[in-house]
Amino acid sequence: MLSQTGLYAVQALLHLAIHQNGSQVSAAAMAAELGIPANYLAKVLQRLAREGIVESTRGAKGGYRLTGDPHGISIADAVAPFQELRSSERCLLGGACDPLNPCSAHERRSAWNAAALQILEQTTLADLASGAPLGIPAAAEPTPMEDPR
Amino acid sequence: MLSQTGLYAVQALLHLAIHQNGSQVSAAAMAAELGIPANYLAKVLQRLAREGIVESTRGAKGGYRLTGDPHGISIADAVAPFQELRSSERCLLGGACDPLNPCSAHERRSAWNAAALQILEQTTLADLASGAPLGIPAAAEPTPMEDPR
DNA sequence: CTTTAATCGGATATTATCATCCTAATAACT
DNA sequence: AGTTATTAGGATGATAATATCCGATTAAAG
Repeated sequence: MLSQTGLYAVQALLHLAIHQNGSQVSAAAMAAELGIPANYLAKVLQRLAREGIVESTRGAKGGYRLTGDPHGISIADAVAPFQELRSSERCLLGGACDPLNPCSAHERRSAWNAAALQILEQTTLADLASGAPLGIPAAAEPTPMEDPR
Repeated sequence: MLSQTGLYAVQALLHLAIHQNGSQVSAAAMAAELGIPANYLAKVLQRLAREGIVESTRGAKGGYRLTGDPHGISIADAVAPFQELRSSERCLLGGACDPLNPCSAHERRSAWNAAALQILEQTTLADLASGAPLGIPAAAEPTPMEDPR
C-alpha cells in the first residue's frame, strides 16, 4: 500500500520519535539500525528536512531531529512528500462524472478512498511508538455515508 | 494506494459486472470505453483469465465475462494478481520482532495494515456497480452522456 | 588551521512498472 | 475455404521508482 520510500520515511521518523530524548541522530546511524540503504535514506531525510518535518544540523555531531511533537505527525504526513495519497478522481466507468453528476460507482469509490486515507491520517508516530492497544474506528463496516460531526 | 495496473483491473471487472446481461465484451471495446491503453488492458484481462476471475472466448464475437457473481468479487480479489497486498512484516524498528516477541510498534502496525486490507476485501464489484446496497445488480447504465464523440 | 563527521545536492546506475508491437491461434460469418 | 474479429503470448521500448556514487559545504574538536 505504501511505497518503499514512504515506508522508509515512516521508519525514519518513528526512529526519531523514539530516540528524541538524546541529541540528534545521523543518517548513517539510522540506516544501520533500521537496515535501510544509507545513501537512499539520506535523500529521504533531506527531503523531510526541506519539507519542515525534521530539522537538520550539519557538521560533526550533527544529524536530524523531529521538528514537531510525535502526536502531531501522522503516517500521511510522513508519506505525503513521496507519494500521491489522494487517488485521481478519474471516473471508474470511463465517463466524465463529477460530484454534481456522479456515476453509479462514484459514491462508493469516494468512501473507499476516504477510509483508506483516514487510516494514514489517524495513526500518529506517537501511536506507533507506544504500543497503544488501539481501535481504528474507520473502515470497519460498509457505511455508505460518513457521520457528519 | 493502488497501482495503476490494479486500478485497471478494478475498472475492467466493474465494467464486466455492469454489462453482464448481454454477451461477452471484447478487450478493445472495453479499453475504448474506459480510456485505458488497449494493448495493456489486454494483458491485464489475460492475467485475470489465467487467474480464473474472468473467462474468455476467442474468435469473432468473443471476449470476456465474469466467472463469478459480482457480490463475491472484492477489490482485493481484482488487484491481488498484480500487486502484493500484505505488506511485509519486516520490523519497523529494524530489529527482529515476531508475534511472540513483538516490538513496541508491532501491534499498531498490524492493526493499520489489517484495516487497510479490510477496505479492499469488504468492497465488492456489486457495491461499486450500484450505489445503493439493495440495488439491482444489472441496473441500466445511468450514464448521462453515453456517446460524446 | 587542519582534521573529521556530518548534511546537501547533482549525476548516474539499476530495477520495476507501464505501455507498445508483432505473430500466432481460434472461432464466427460469408 | 477464406475473411474477419478476437484472445494468447512473446519481445521490446519508455518511464518512474529505487539505489549508488561523488564532490561541495558546514560545524565541532584537536
